[in-house]
Amino acid sequence: MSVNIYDVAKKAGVSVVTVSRVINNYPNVRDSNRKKVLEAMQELNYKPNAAARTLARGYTGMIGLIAPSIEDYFMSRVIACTETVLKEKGMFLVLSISSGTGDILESSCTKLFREARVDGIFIMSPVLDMEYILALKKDNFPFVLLDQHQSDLQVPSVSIDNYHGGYQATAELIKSGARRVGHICGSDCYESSRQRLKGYQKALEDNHINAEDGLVAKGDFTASGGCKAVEEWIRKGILPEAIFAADDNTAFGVLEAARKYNIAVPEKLSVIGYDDHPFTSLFHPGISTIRQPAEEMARNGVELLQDIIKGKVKRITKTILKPSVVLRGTTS
Amino acid sequence: MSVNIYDVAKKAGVSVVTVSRVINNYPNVRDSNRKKVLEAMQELNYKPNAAARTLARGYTGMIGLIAPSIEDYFMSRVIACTETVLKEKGMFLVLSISSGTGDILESSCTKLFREARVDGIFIMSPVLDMEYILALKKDNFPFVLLDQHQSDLQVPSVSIDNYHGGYQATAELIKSGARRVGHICGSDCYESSRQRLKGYQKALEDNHINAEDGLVAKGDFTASGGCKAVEEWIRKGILPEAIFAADDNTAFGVLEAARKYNIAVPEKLSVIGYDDHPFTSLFHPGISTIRQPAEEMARNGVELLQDIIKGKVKRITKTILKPSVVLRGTTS
DNA sequence: CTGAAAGCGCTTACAG
DNA sequence: CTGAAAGCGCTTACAG
Repeated sequence: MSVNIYDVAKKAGVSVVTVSRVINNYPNVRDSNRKKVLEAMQELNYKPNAAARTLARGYTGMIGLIAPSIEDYFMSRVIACTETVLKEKGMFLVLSISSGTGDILESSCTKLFREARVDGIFIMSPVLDMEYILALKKDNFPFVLLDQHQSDLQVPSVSIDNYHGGYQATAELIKSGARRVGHICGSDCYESSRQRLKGYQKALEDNHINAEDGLVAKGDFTASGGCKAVEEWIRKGILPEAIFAADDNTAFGVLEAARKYNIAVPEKLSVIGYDDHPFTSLFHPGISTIRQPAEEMARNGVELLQDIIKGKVKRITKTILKPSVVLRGTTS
Repeated sequence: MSVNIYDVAKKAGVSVVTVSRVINNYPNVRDSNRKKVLEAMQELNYKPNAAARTLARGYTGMIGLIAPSIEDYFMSRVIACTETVLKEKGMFLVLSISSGTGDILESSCTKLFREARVDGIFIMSPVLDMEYILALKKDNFPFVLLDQHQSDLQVPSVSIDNYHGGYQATAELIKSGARRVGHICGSDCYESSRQRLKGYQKALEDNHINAEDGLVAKGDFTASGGCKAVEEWIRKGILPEAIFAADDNTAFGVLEAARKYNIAVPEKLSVIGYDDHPFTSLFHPGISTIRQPAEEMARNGVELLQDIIKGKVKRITKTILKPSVVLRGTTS
């Protein structure tokens, strides 16, 4: 194969132990020897073999991340941030894309951690199968749930308060005068979708608005989903005065439908989305939305996972970050 | 640590060699022994350790992919497809996000391949530094350029014909009657941007249209870039009759600007984008665009890289796939 | 069909 | 400050 630690040792005239010490930056090496080793490494273009180190040390320096998709704006931001933070710490990201359905999630995770390919994993894919999480926990394998949490299970997670976000979004619509406020949900396999819906409902309740039949529509985090929901409302003659869309894609669909049917926004229809997608600020009118602290979630997640890996976690933590409202033109 | 091959061997009453044979599905194992081993593995919940296998076999089963961003629709599609194909083959994807600037690209690659963390890498980040590629080549490390190629260097690549795409997009605008056709470029660090521009220029030429001063605007693959370019043209009073936007984000910005300034599309302004982003079909009018075969590129790329890794590549191949035109409402 | 032995390339006590 | 030895968990000829 290529050059190994013995080649370096020979060239430098020291033992491999000394070379190893230099590689790992240990202080207890005579300066002259360190210099010789460094030179030998340089000349031979030597790099320590990761597999050998992994085998000897017991950890890989790689972290797995299981996400349902990377084509979603928010997901990709979180993944990109996670990668950045890991890179800062000299670690690598192994990406596995997998829906959250039991089997698929499990097979992804399994190979990743059972074969000890990574030191820990982030799970962004919706966990539908509690047993699986329990198995991970039982096996004592380091993991952190990202963008979701389990309120009934003692598992570590970092997520963003979707209940609060849904509440704020809805409250904003109500504040601008709407009483008939609709909600187009996200895919309901996600906890975030369910929480946003709950926040919406609570905001109505707190403002003494009775939930009107039919004003909660199914959606799927796509523009076409948002568009269809609006057309359905129009067809039924129950289009609300304001719509809280589960994400910006959905909001985008709502606005396109509004254009198609010549419904003035925000005069006749207020809209608020979720995610603060770059498009939202460019649209006319600009789309009001809820911004999620993706970077913060990623950074917190990495810190937490690292602590768990190092075994220095006193007790399970569930961090829940706050989203913020970004007001633009679609809410008057 | 956890259970290893010796534990299994002991439990099954055979040697580790036999266990190894069973793990690797070799045929030369007595059925009764295979059964015993399988049972022991099951009971002990044994999984072979990836680092040990890597060290012994000399390959990792992991592939690196270096991309400039995962927040771009096309890039994320390619990455997702690559991951899918790799997973089908039992391999893992190590993702590194890095701009293509020499140093950063190099440090990403270096760690990934020098430390033998992966068996090969895909490079999607624009290669600006030829020397680096040459070094990779010299070191005989398996790699494939994705979504770019080097015409003057003998390096393997799989890309999509951006020259052709740019040509087709422009020809389509001309066919619909426009003579004054503008182009808003993509970020010029990408070869794709440069090729699309060239295709645009060639299409003008073939249709005997003189390139008018100022009708090629800088862009950056963002909606706001597209919007700004249009506003600039309007301010100068030279808004073209048709615009080839370097991607759908840019086209989106163009259309928003058109709305803002009340310019009828496609009556007064035809627009064509690039990528076939999901939004394009929803927009009113639907955005005409160029669709790129991302899946095919990913699949071809993986096949090629695998062949290179296995050493069964006779000679360097540069595959160039064809994009296709998707006509919707923004080109009359 | 089966197994003893060597080897993959490091790190980690341990002794000096 | 330095190094001999053992060990991390597999696979691969080789011999039987």
